[in-house]
Amino acid sequence: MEFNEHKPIYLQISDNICERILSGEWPEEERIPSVRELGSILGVNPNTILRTYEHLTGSTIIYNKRGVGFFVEPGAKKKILSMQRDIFVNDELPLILKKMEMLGITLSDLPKYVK
Amino acid sequence: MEFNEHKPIYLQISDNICERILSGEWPEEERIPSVRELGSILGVNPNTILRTYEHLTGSTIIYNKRGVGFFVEPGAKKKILSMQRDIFVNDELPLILKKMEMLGITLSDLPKYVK
Amino acid sequence: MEFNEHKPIYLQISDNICERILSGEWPEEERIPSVRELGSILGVNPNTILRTYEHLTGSTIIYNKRGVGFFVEPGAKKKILSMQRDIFVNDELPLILKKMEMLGITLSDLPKYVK
Amino acid sequence: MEFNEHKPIYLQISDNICERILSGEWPEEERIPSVRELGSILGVNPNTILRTYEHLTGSTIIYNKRGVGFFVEPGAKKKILSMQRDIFVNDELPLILKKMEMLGITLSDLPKYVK
DNA sequence: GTGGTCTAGACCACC
DNA sequence: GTGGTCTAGACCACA
Repeated sequence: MEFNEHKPIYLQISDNICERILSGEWPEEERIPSVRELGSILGVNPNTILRTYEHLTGSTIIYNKRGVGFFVEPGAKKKILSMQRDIFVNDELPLILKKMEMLGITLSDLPKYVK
Repeated sequence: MEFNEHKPIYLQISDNICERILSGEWPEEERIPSVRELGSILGVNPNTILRTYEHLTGSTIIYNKRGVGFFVEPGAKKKILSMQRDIFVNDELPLILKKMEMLGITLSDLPKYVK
Repeated sequence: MEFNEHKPIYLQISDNICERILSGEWPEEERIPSVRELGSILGVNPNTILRTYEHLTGSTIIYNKRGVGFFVEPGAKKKILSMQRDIFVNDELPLILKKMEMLGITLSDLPKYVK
Repeated sequence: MEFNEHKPIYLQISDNICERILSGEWPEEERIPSVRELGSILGVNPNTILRTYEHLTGSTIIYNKRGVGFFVEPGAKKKILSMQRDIFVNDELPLILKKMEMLGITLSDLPKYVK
C-alpha cells in the first residue's frame, strides 16, 4: 500500500478499512485479519496496525474478542457513513469552499475536473 | 501570530507569507523582513523563520541577495496561485470527489451546504 | 572524521556518504545508520546529520521509511555518478578550460603535470 | 554581473579584475575605477569592492595612491600569471584529476567536451 | 547589518 | 526505537 506523506499511516489504514467495510468486502459481524496478518499484507509494522485497530475500536467500528481477534461491529456501515458525513460537511467542506474561492474556482467549474 | 496545533510552524508562516504576497502587502521585487525581524515580530526563533525562507526559496517564491536579505521573486503571485491550483485540482479534488461518492453526496448537493 | 575548514560539515558528510554508497559499503535498498547513531560515530550533532539526510533525500539518493529509518535508494549509485559527471562537465570543466587558456596551458600540456 | 552561488562575491570580482588586467583592458600603471564607480557598475555594495581592492593590494596586483585612487601595479600581468599558474598546477589540477578518475573520464576524453 | 552553520537539548508524533 | 520540529544561543563569513 502507498502512503501519503503527511498523514499518519495508522489513520490512512483506518480510512482504508472503513472503505472495505462500506464496500462490503469486510462484512459486519465478521472477523478481520489479525494485526500480524494485515501488517505483513500492507508492509507495515504490526504495532501500527494495532494502533489502527485501537482507533477503530474507540469509534465502535470494530470490536475485540480477547484471544480470538477483531470483528466488524454490527451497524458499522451506518456509523461510518454518519461520522464521515458529519466531518465532511462541518469541517472539511467549509475549508474546501474557502480555498476554492481563493483560487477562483466556482462550484460550477467542478464538473470540468471530474475525470 | 496564532499557530495551529498539528502543522509545523514554519509551514504555517510560509502560508502566511504567501497570503501577504498575494494580497500585495509584500510586493514583488521588494525586500521582506530579515529572519531576526520577522522572528521577533511573530515571537518565533529566527532559525524557524530561516527554515521558512529556505522552503520558499526552494519554490522560487522568494530569493536571497547575499548579505542584504530576502526578496519576493518577480512573478511570485502567479507562481503561488498556479501551485496551489495544481495541488488542489490534482491531489485534493480527486480525494474529495471519491469521498463524496462514498458518502452519497453529489455535486448538485453541494449548494445546500453553503452557508 | 576530519572536517575541512570552509565547506559545511553537513555537505562533507553528504559527500562521504556518497562515497560509501559508490564503494558498496552501504548497498542500495539497505538501511543506513540513524541520525543519532551516525552523529555519535562522527562526533557531530544529530541535527547536522538530519540535515545531511534531508539534503540527500532531496536528491533522491536516500529515502525515509517513517519510524524506521533512512534507506539507500535503488539506483543511487547510478544517480550519484551521473549527477557528479553532469556538474563536472557542464559547470566545472568550462571554467577549467577557460582558466587554462588564460594561463597558456593546453590540453596536451596536462600529461606533464600528472605525477 | 552574475555571481556564483558558493564563492564569495569579492573573490569573484577579484578574478574578474585579473582577467581585465591580463586582457589589457586595464593596463598596468593606470587608474582603475573607484570603489563607488565599480560598485554601481556591478550592482554591488562599495564595501564589497573595497574588500576586493584590499585583497588585490595584498597580492601587489594593484596599489593605492591616497586621495587619488587605485592603480594597476607595474608587472601585474606577470604576477597574476605566475600566481594563478602555481595555484592551478599545485592545488587545483590534482583535485581535478582525482575527480576525473572517480568519474571514469580520462585526459583523452577531454577534447570531446570542448565546445 | 545579513544569512548560514552548528550545538545542545527539549518535546513530540509515530512506527 | 525512529525522524521532525523548535528553541536558545553561539560563532562565522560576507555585504
